[in-house]
Amino acid sequence: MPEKNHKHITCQNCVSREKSLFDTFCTTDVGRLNKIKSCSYFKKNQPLFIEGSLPRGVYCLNQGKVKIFARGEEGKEQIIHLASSGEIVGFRAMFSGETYKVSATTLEESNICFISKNDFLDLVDTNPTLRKGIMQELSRELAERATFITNLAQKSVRERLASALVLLDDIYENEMVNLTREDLANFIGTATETLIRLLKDFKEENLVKTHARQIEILDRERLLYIAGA
Amino acid sequence: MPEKNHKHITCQNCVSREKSLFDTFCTTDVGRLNKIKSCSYFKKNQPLFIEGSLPRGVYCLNQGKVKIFARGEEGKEQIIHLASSGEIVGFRAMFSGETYKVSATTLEESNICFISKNDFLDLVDTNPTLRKGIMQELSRELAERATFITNLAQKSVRERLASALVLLDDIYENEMVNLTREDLANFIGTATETLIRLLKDFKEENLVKTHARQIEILDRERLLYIAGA
DNA sequence: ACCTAAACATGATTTTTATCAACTTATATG
DNA sequence: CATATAAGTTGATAAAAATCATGTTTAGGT
Repeated sequence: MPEKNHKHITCQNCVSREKSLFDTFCTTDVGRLNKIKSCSYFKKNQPLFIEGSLPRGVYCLNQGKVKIFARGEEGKEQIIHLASSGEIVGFRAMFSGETYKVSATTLEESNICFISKNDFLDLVDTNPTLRKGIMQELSRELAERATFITNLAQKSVRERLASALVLLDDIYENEMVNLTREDLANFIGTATETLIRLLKDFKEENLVKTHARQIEILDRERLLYIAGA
Repeated sequence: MPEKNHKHITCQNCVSREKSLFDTFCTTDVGRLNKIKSCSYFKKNQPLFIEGSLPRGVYCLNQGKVKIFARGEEGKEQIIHLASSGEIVGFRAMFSGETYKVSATTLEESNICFISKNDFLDLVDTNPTLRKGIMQELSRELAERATFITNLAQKSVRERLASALVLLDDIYENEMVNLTREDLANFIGTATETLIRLLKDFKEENLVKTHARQIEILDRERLLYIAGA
């Protein structure tokens, strides 16, 4: 959690960078990165970009979480991905020259750095390792989405919820899962009421415990088992 | 449809190449491509590669159609993508160094060229335009899959079927749609019986007409409307 | 600390979709 | 061209999940 707004981040000693696609940068490239990036503080539920708009650059998550979502015909959100510290968000639209096909909004207070489109594309053009990292990342995500599609098509809501909770347990590391019931429902692709009822079942089965909005994962192993079945 | 097995294709005058990622190749690169590629004839339902195996190269579809699918826990196929002439299949796993996360199988008799991993990666390394094309294509597919996920999560089977039929109408161009009911069900994410019943409804509404296995699209406009709702 | 809007929860009911079983029709191969 | 086998079809039924209505709790702004 940021101490104050607009905290300044130095790429040279940014722990998030070490988990990111910029992890292999040499000293000069890190310096270059540090000069072209700008830091901003985002409060909770603040949009980074919106479906339909033109990309201006990429966002590097120093601290915080972001949901990536699309909207269906009736405006209902479908969460496609949850991004956390170290992830670079919004670079997919950078290569197509088209508008964003998804939106990104913070889920909590966040410190996020911005790199303009031109600066980022320069970086990619001159750094073959970064380029390879990006291609690898794009491919990895494509595979990840194939699994997402398969789960959505073939698993029950109960199985999908168990699977999502395990994933959220990873994303939230030591903290408790802190998503609204609606976001969670929009992630696993179900109605909010259905999600609440299943969460209640999970509570009764001692798989999770809720502290108001927060969800504590009690039995990760069994959740994994339920997800797998 | 190929006249005979193992038809030889010359990249220089390959119409499929002109629709592919290789469309911007200069004369020397096309010559180079022609030398490194090998042509093969694939019969119907022949696998190109299987989930879990290591990628050996990429497949360039000269003539024919291929389904890309993942398998769920119980082995049920989920079709992720349908590829047709001009598409290059299998290059996503090429960058990750990992095994295939999906499988690819022909849906009809096909002429397909193969380019080995090393040759393909050389090509990508030395041709910046191809590289950009690939990054663009990866990003485009990522956006496409976000829509796939949203439709699966939010639309009814009826809506998804209508949507799929329009897409298939594009893929099959002048021909009739020729997929098994099971494949179609595995594409829209439903049970075969449910699909058959809905297809019957569509027949009664004069939206489609079936000739045994083949599906003729009669009212594309209304299908689009149903898909949208 | 209060207050209001948003988020959460639960019950009743309907709709959608899956499953199981049995039967028919097509298609590919000897 | 026969025929076995795979694909397609139908009906009955069950299960899963959505929807609607309504009440309760919680969190964020002043």
